[in-house]
Amino acid sequence: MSRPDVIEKLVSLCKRRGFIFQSSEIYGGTGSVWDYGPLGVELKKNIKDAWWQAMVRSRDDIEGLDAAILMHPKTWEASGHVSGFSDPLVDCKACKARFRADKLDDAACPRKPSKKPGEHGDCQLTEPRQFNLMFKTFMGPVEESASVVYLRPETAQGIFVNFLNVQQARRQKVPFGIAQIGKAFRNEITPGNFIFRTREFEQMEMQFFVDPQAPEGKKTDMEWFEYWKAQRMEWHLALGLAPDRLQYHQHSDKELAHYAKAAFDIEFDFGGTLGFQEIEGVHHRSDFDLGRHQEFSGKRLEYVDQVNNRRYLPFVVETSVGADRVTLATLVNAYAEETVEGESEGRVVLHLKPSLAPIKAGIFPLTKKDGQPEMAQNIVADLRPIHTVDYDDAGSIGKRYRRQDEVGTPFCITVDPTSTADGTVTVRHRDTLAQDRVDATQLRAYLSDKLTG
RNA sequence: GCGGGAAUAGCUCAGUUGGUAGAGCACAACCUUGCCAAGGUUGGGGUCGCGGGUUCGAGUCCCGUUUCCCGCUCCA
Repeated sequence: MSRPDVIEKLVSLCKRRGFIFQSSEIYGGTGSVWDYGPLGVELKKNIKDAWWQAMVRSRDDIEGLDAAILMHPKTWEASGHVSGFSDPLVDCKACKARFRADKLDDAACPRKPSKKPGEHGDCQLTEPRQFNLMFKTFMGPVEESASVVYLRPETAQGIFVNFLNVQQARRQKVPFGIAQIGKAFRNEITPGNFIFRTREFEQMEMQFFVDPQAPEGKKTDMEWFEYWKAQRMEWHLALGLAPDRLQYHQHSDKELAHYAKAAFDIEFDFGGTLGFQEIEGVHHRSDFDLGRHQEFSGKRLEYVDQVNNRRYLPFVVETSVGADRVTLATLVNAYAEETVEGESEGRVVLHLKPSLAPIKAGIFPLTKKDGQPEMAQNIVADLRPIHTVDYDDAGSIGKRYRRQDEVGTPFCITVDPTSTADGTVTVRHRDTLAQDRVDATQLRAYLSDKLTG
């Protein structure tokens, strides 16, 4: 049983209400790149902040980092991306099929499954063509091959090359981790599905460095792997993603990347034809990356354990989550079309976790008379420094509630005739439509209380 | 990159056999109402994705191109 496909509706809602626009739209749009509008940037920022809080600020064993997008070109030779990140592909013009040139023997012709590509008379295989998935550019004003650089296809390498810098500067002891949030770029052959697969995207990655031969009583590398696997699932649940929309997917040996010793994906059910798709990877990268950088740079990258007088290359357990994918997941997860009791018209509502909502409270005067707008504006001025709020006095009160529902605003504060008399206002809840009566002077505390957790 | 489909207002779409564009919703102002998308008046907004061609005349026919969607291929 698959869930309904709401992505198309979200694309429309996101544009209309200022979450996400297609990049360079006035020029006809540019392929698979998207811009976050006023509400989208708030939502995504709240997600990134939740990650940073959970991964960096609330722990003493993980350090933050913000490495540059442009790195020394040798980085990508060492990482394996220059050789391993490009695939020679051939097309068969008769079969309308595409194959990896190095895997032709495993492939089957779609017209005659018993035959391999090119084995029956009228096959028209093209010459193999090289697809390199890294964006290439030039460092310096003159285009010389010596100054070719790449836009990073993953943020992880910025962490590996800074491993010793961070460890020494912060006097960290293994096991410890380094985390960063940043853009990465890949020339995907087939991007698509809105912000799910794009050529420019944002990753939230953490590399956790562990002792490959943990002493008695300490977690082993595989135990750390299991630990992070569980931790990361907890994080997605804490964002409010529905438990039955989340699952693990274990990589088979065939799916394992060139560096990986073990790998699990956390998948989210996007509904429709997309179904379950990866939003995060938890990978055991062994000492592949540090070893390669040590080899290619000629610099020793070993960790020195001064207590036990050992030196070794740590193993790495990586958690890598797509900020854009999680943003899309929270939108898909939150989207609902509901009927309202006693109303013929239903409503569209985003049941976002309040702490993620772009706008925390809509603030309305019930009417434009009797000092209500003025009192509402005073409340806006009071709350604005600590919460994102939105003042609205246009149209009917019901319409203003619906507008806020559609962008996931958890609370609406309304100033009515009682308010101007006794100083209390109503707080209407997005999900239940219930209302509380609250003293206007208590709103800061009221909202802060509701927004934590 | 291949095959198929699509592109008209912010959104969803209509536009007869070619005769220089409409609707609903949304948006803005005002009136009315006052706790869940009520009603009224007025208004803003489109060189019909872009570029050529055919024609007296192209949203409409032809070619190219870009973008999007569906499949195939790829995906750390």
